[in-house]
Amino acid sequence: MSSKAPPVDRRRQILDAAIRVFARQGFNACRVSDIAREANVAYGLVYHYFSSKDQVLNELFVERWSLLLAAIEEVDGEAIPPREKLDQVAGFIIESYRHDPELMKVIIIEVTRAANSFTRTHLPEIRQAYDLIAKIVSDAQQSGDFRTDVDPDFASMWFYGAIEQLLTGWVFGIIPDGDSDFDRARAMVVETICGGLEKGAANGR
Amino acid sequence: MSSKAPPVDRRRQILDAAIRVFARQGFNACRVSDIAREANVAYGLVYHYFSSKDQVLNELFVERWSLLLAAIEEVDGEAIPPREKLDQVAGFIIESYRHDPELMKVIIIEVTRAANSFTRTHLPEIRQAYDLIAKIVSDAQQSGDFRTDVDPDFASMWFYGAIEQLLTGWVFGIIPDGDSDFDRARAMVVETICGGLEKGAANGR
Amino acid sequence: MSSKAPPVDRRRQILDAAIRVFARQGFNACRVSDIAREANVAYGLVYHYFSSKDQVLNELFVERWSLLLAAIEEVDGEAIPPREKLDQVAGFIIESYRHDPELMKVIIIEVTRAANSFTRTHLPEIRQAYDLIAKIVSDAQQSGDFRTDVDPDFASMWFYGAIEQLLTGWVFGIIPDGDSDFDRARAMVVETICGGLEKGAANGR
Amino acid sequence: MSSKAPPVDRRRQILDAAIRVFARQGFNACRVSDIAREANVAYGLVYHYFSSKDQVLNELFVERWSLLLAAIEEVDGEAIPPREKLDQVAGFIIESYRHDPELMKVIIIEVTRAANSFTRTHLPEIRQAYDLIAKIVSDAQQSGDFRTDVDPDFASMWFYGAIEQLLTGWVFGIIPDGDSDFDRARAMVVETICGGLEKGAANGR
DNA sequence: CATGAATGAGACTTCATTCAT
DNA sequence: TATGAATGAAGTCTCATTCAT
Repeated sequence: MSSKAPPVDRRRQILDAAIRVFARQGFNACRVSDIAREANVAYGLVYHYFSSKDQVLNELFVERWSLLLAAIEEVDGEAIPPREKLDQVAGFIIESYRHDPELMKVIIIEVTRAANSFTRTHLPEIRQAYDLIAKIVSDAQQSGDFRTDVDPDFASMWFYGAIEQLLTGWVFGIIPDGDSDFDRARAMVVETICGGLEKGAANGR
Repeated sequence: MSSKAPPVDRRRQILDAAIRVFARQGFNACRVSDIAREANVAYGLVYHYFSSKDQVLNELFVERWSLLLAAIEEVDGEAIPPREKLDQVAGFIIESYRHDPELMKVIIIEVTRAANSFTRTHLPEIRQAYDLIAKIVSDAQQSGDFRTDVDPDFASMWFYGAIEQLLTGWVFGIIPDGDSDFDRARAMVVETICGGLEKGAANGR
Repeated sequence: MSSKAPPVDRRRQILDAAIRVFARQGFNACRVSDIAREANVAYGLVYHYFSSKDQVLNELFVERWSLLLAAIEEVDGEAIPPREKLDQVAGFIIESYRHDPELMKVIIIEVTRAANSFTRTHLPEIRQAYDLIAKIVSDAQQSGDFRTDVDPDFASMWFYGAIEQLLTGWVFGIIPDGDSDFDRARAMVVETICGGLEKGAANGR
Repeated sequence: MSSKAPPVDRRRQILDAAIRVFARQGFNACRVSDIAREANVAYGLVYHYFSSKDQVLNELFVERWSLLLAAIEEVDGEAIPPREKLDQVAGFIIESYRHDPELMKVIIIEVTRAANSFTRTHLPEIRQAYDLIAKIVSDAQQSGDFRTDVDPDFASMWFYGAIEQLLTGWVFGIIPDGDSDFDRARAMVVETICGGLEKGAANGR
């Protein structure tokens, strides 16, 4: 009889607003009041749900990054060739960006590529991603698929770094981001890095 | 009677102090007074030589980045194989870091890897480096040394990105930075990226 | 079938919690939510029973202070020597502290010894206590028990002040508060102040 | 030739303004901007000279309290009867109030009589005053001037407390503060407390 | 009666920049 | 050139109080 208004998840509302505001103005440049206004919410409510402005970004990062880690782990568990695994990882990240570019922009620009307190706080989780990829490379070396004269840790850095570089390029608008560009870029990054890592790769001398 | 003290280049003194302070505390976290104190100079003198705190960092970046651009251009002019050229570029950047890690840390952390107003301001110069490297790749494709199915702009991003990733790793202390590590890393990055770009590279299918 | 829970006096529950919280954290330092939590009561319920945070303290003060005033008045009505009267007054206050140190701490620290809006609000009632004691002194002077060269108002201030000083010392833990200490202190304060007020007291000349 | 403006001690200027503002509005109720305005000084200058609002009050307290401690020590060193010593101590405090009532109001209301973080911070110095007075009493007991059945620590509390009570009375305007009142009060407090402490005092039984 | 989410004014502190000497 | 005191705008966070359910 009495109709109940659909329960509004204010917390989510604020997080989503924060994504937009962080993406638009940058974490440092924006004020907490900007987030509140974007969320159509009173100033103090942000502090009702989050202990600080920092905490809002932390929440966004952890929420998203854990998905990435889970995805890499799942991919690694599949019985597919290493190049396929890395292709899937690249695909997951690129699709994440395609699906929610603002959130990924925030994650990369404000946390993983930055060198601030957030970066330091989340270094363990960030390294975990590197380590998971390094394991894929390492396994591929053991199985004879990849050459063994490139340290897996370095290989991982370059693979993940190349993808991050891609996203950064899209974020800054210095490379085209049409629908086909995403797929082409994904193919190229796998081709290039795996090409350099696989056994048959031309050797420097 | 009156002995003249050797003329002190205050400007240089402040710039050098700024490098140390920026590297230690980060651009945002440090105060102008920190720079003045580190330079053993009065607070206001910083503003006598520089119009703003931003200007100090700009100065540092431009000064260093122009050297990098010049170096790449020079390398490109030499009559050596493309892999050799890229090896020289990697060498120049890595040696720059080896020689003055604090300055390179500041350049990378506060400008090229960041996504702030500095990054935007200097985007043209940053892209210029990408473009120069892309040209090396493009030429290598024309000459038949490199495969043609990878866009030179992307190849450039990955090559430069891989080196930047290396430096970041050293800055954050997540990869070893002994003397031999620099040379090994240089060899590996060239091997991997060029390996993936050269004609003989294993193809995904 | 439906058993009725014993009726809980929420108002009392909140007041008692407030005593503990005020005593522990201080009136200014504590938040209304601290009181609610201590009382195991919802945040908003505090405002259902009290119009403001201030009002809670007012309630506590008035409740207790009226007992003190009544006690002094009663003592004054008895047919006993003035020293006896003052001893009873001292006894009442000290026993109040012994019985409920937290409440007395709050009354003294946050109201009578403070100099805030509460103090000003309750100045009339506070002065009433002084006046009642002054009346005892005054009567003792009329009856010839006490010397007449000390103003009863001042005498009152010193007598009450000495006791308050005692409680403060206990609150701050700078004087011992064993069971015997309470009685000894009571004896001494009466001895000293009455000693100085009674006729036979040594004179400055 | 060039006339130099008289050097203004901004620090002092701010401290003096703070005295007036603290006395008028209370430490908690006043804002830093009130101090700045009262001192005719920019907001930020307060923070140029003091690390926080708290620090301003600390400074005022320490500055004044050290004078009190020095005065009591000096008095104690003189070869005069104990009653004389206590009279001098009372005199010093009362004259301090007569000379600068606002400062003394602040010291007493916001620090010594309060029960806040300041009180706790300065408890050692506050107790030092008690201890010095207790020593005077103790010596008087040893020399046979004062009765020995009152603990010197308690006697000290009552003596100092009585004076503080006086100042509080003046601050709140509940006792008259004409010129003659100061001297009369001083005589009475010494008369009463010493009267109660001296050998000849009437005994309770 | 009871709940706790929502509100928003207010205060402290920071620090880049200016300016008088 | 050189100094460092002076300025004041800006932003985070707190928390008493209100209110819809």
